[in-house]
Formats: sequence, structure tokens, C-alpha cells
Amino acid sequence: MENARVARILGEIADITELVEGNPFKVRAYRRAAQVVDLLPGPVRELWRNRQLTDLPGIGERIAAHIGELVETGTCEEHERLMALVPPGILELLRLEGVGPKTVAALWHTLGVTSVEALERACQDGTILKLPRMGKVRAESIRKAIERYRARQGRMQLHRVLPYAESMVTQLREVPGVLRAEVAGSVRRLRETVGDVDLLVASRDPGAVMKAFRELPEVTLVTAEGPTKASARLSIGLNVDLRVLPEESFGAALHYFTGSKSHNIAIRTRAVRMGLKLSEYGVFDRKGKRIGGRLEDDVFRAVKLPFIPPELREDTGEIEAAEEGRLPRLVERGDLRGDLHVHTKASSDGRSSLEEVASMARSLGYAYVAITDHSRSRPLGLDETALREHVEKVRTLDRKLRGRPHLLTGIEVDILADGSLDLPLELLASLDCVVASVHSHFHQPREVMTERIVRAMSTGLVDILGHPSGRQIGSRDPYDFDLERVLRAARENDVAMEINAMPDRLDLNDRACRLAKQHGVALVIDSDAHHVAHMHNIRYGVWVARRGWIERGDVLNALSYEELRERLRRKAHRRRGEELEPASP
DNA sequence: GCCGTTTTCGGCCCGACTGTTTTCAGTCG
Repeated sequence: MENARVARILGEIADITELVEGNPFKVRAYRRAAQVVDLLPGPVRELWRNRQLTDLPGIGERIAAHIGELVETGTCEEHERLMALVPPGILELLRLEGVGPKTVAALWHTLGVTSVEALERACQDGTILKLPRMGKVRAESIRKAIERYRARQGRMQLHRVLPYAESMVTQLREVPGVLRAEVAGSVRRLRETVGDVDLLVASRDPGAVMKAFRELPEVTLVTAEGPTKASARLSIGLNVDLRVLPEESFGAALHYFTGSKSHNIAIRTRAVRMGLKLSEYGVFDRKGKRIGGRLEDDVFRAVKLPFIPPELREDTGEIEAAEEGRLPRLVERGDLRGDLHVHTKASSDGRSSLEEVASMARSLGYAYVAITDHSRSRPLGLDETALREHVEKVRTLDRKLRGRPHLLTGIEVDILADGSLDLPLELLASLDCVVASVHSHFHQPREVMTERIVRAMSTGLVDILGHPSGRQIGSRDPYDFDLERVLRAARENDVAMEINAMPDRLDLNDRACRLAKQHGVALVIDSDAHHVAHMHNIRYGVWVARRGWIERGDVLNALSYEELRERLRRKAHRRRGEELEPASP
């Protein structure tokens, strides 16, 4: 969470510098640094203490010193100095659509308007019209921007937005003259939340596309429209931006509008260094002659890089990796051979039967599925006796199924407040797969929570740490713990980190996945299904993994059944402290 | 403020749309 705070403060330095008309390149430098910090996979504090901050692109001596100050003291002199220059609350004005630094500066200096409320009054009583280049139309659009600003709840989760985006693209593909239509932007990059939808169309008849766009059922209000570009408000409350281009530009445009912005800047800068010019219309040589742009790959070829998957385009090392031929081969849904965290009716909140789970696993093409119901501390969770009976049922059905699919016995055992596990260790040792999770006492101090999790893993009985951060998107923050310490313990104890694919969890998140991989910790992509329908959610977990640079070889449930059994068998032997015979050839 | 395949100084990605103007500043992505 500290990274987010540091990023916010660097962003505020940029905002204020811009407001007081400082060097625009300095503004950009702080913006870029803020983004770099925000996207770091690990704690910025660590990099500071190891004197590695200036290794990051966009962070030099000055900004590194500011970050160090923030990390060590919680504040930063440069930030405080700048904050004293502007009235409190004025930065909020910059969050309004259509209101930028010039307008805010004019509002402040000419009218003394320094808050959203004051701006709203100025719009209503007309005093805002005294500003240069300010007419009734702009005043009204600002008033509406204030309304939207108050109404919007920020970004929206990808899985809620994607169906709308795909529906619009499908309809636009039917418009006469349309050759290609794709979703771009953060939706294509599969970010966990998105702030708007970007649509891209190649067409011989842009006018027909614009007309069709206005009439889409998902569109409620067109807010801007030109011959090739339009913006609108969607019924779900997000904005959608549309661009129409000729077919020979579609690849270059798809790259450009997929972003991220910082990735684009890095690629364009690279193109400039190679004597090329890159825009959404194509790749051009020194004489302005087009040398590519029909295909997205034209862009990468022009700057002498292999194709970089959209999920990686955040300018967090993907360009360097591409250059050195070490881009990951990202895990795909089809790589998964099973699900290791599924609930049934046997405990508390599960709603599907064992047979239904097995049947769904088979239809998803899985070789195996682990039955992991809740332990006794959850309401209606399994106690020792109930678990033994349940395990017998699982084994009986497993024999009957003859590997279609294989059923693994398991449990999602609570990690109690003191770090002990919620069932006797010898019983846990008899199971195929133990998921351990924190479900209570979320507000323990950082050190207590960290030790609690580490202690649970140190039993040697835990195969998977379930939803490791405990966050629920939009409702519960992650609990405070030292992820790096937990990852080190996970590596020592051979515990896999879960990527919980429930759309409200997505836990671990993409950055933490990448950090886990760097620590040599395995990941497992689980549905945590409480109903068989939830087992389809696994794709959301795959998206997170891909954004976290995860490859098939990093994922426990990409192993075949035989490989998984071997892996769990080795661990089971270590649990009992036995020497393991070398596997027979 | 950052950075270096021509550079330790002098550059810094590129273009569309809007509302205001009579040629463009501001904002956005």
C-alpha cells in the first residue's frame, strides 16, 4: 500500500508544478515516476534500501531522494513546500473531465475558485463566464462534469465491462464497410479494473460507423463526435471512445490505443532513435514514407522487437525483455489441468454436490479437481469426524469415476488468529491437498499477521495459501502483512500462492504474482467455486496470471495428474520427515 | 527532472476534437 501512497504524492507534485506553471517536462518526469512506482511488483521501500531506485526508468537522483524521504519519514519536503503554494482542495478540480491545469489556474487567480463546490456555484451564477475562452457551452459541460464526478464510483471491474465491450464490437462488425473492429485500451490489456472502453474500427465508410455507434443500445449519451472519433456514455456508467481508421492504419492504431500510455511513449521514443516516426496511422521513415501499419506486428517489427502480448504492455520491463529475447510465454486457460480449490454442499456455504463438481470438472476438460470444503471454525464447517466421512465419500466417488476426472481429497483449513491450523495435523497430513486461508481477525498488526501466516506454512502441511492478501475488490482492503516475508517462507516450505479467480478477489493480484515468481514460489489458479457455475471464473485468474508474467511452468495446476501426485507425494514425505526413494524410471 | 547508438547539454510522442476564436489554446488519450 505504501507504493500507492508514494505514487499519489509524486503525482501531486506533478499537479502542483503544472498549476503554478513550472517546467512541463518536470511535470512529465514526476508523472512518469509516479506511474513507475504504482506499477512496481514489490515494495518501493526495498528498492530504496538497496539503493536500486535509480535503476528504474524515469527515476533519477532527485526523485529517488524524495521517495527515500517519504519511505523513511512519511513526508517529503518538496511535496510540503509545493502544497503550501496552493489552496487546499484545488487539486480535486483537476479530476473533473474537461478541466485541466490552465482552467484551474485561471479559476483560482481570476475568480478565487478553489474547490468543486465553489466551481459549481460559479457555473450556476454565471461568474465563470468572466474567464477567457469560457462560454455558456463550456460552463454547462463543466457543471455536468461535476455531476458525473460526484456520481462515479471510480473504475469498474473488468468482468462487468467486458460483455458490453464485446457486444458493441460485434455490432460494429456488422456495419457495411467495416473491415475490422476490436476492443483496445485497458480492457484488451486485461487490467483488473477499467476506467473506460476503447473501440477501434477499420472501415471504408466512417460515417456509417459513427451513425451505428450513436445508435448502439449500450450508448446513452454521445458527448463528442467528429468524422473519425467519438466519445459516449455507456448505460453502465463508463465512457466509451471510438476511433475509425483506414485499414492500412489499423495495426498501428490497435497498438497505439491498446497502450499503456507509458508503453507507447517508450516504443515511440525507440522508433525516433531508429529514425522512424510512429503514430496511430502507421510507421513512417525519415522521408515520411509509410513502411507499415496494417498489422500490429508491423509496429514491433519496425522497432526490431518481437510481438509483446497486450497484458505486458505497462513499460515495466517488457521492452527490455523483448529485446533480450526473454519475454515469457504466458500461461493460457488451456494449460490448466485441474482446479485445486472447490467447495461442495458438505460445508457451510457450498451449494453444489460432489457429483455436480466432478461432472463440471469433466466438462471443463480437467484431469483432476480437489474438494476443499471449510474447516470447523467456519459456520457449518467440517470438524474432524465430518471431514473423515466426507473424505470417504470423495474417495468412493473417485474410484467410481476412474480418473474422469481424478478427485483429490482436501480442505480449506482456517489459519487461526495465532497461526495454528483449525484441524489436527495428523488428519491434515492424510489429505491430498491442503489449502490454508485467513478468514478472521483481519485487523491484526502487520507483524502479528505476517507471523501468523508464516507459522501456518511452517507446519509443512500447507500446499496452497488461499487468497493470500484477503482483499475483496471495492469492499475489503488487503490485510496488513509483509508479502516478501511470506513469499520467502512459502519458498522454504514449498507452499504455492493462490491466484483466487473469484472476480471480487483476484488475489494475489498481478503485481504480487510477478513478485512471487521472482521469489521462485509456485502459483496455483483456483476458482474457489461455491457453486459449479463459479468454476468458469477460472479465466479471470488466468488473466491476472498473464498480467503477472506467469508461464505454464510456474503454475501448479498446469501439471498433469501424475506430475501433481508426484509433487504432492514428495511434500507428504517431507511432512513426515522421511527420506524419499528416487522415483523409479 | 530524466537521459544519452550524434548528446553531460539540450532535447523530451503525436494527433483529434471542442469551444472559442477568426487562427488556436486547452484537454484528452
